[in-house]
Amino acid sequence: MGKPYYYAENYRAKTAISYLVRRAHNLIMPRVETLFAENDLTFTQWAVLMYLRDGMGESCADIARDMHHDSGALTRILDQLEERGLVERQRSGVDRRVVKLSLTKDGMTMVESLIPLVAGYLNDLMGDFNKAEADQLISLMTRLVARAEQVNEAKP
Amino acid sequence: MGKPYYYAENYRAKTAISYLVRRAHNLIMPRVETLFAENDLTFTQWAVLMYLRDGMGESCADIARDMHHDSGALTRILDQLEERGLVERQRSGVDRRVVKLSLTKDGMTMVESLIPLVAGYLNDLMGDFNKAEADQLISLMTRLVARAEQVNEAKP
DNA sequence: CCATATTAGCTGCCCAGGCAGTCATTGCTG
DNA sequence: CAGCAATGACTGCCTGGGCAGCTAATATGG
Repeated sequence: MGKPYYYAENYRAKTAISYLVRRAHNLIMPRVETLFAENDLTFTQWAVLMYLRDGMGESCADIARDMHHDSGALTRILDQLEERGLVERQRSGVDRRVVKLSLTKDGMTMVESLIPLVAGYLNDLMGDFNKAEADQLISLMTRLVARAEQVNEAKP
Repeated sequence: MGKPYYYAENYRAKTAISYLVRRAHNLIMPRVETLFAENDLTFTQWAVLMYLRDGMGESCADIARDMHHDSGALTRILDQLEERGLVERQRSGVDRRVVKLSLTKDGMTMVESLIPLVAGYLNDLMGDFNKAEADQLISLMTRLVARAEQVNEAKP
């Protein structure tokens, strides 16, 4: 477990990792969403499309688990994406509870056309870091996320 | 500006800083909120109380600016906090548009009684890092936030 | 000194997301 | 194989936050 990092006696909001994560989230997310605004895509919608593109899963439950997203909200997101012809739903033959998801051709071209925009913004965001620092940040954040998952599962 | 860090050709969601930040946010925030659940406090409400406790400002506009929070939403948050007797509102004498905010005694005891809980959870969260790594993460995230502010202001 | 712009705070409206509950299907157990 | 638990997808309901617009007070410029 190691020694504690934060102490109640001198606790200040600005050095709390929760504060920084929230702050970064609230600064970055709206910005990323504006990149998709022209195509009327939410970040979550985008994330779902990327998830399917990278073949990380094909069922609604997969996405809900991996993205830690509410399954109810996901249903409505998929409704929108399906209505716009970006994804397809199809009942699985082996397990008829499951709905198999796949990108349509339109969905694929949509998501791929947006990747350069996202990459451009993120590069801008990382502009103050050299390669080593950027790698460190990604690595530390990845470990933080993994740790947060453990902690959450440990005390449900 | 340096060399780009992300390239469209091999772009993957899981190494995108936006993805990691969002993921961390969605994992950590609900958890922190449960710490306050017993006292019916939202994280945002908690953040406002902390802001006032640390004397980082005293007007509604200060908070909205510093926290990058919608002023409309803030009004409603202050309504709730005032109704529960945790903060006080008072028209400023020098500029009668301004409402001066202050913690009540109840608000102060409330916020201070919760600090150990938050610190405890955050220590748990940082449990995989040694001191140097934790410092690095805080430092890099602080710089990322600062950079994100610059980027946002540059292209409004 | 008057007209205009700006600022502080507040309000109505809308939407994404969280939560609980439902239905259908499948897995498990005695 | 009968009965019960678990799972996948979906729905209604509610809340917090974003946005645009409003009013009152102050600052600015001719």
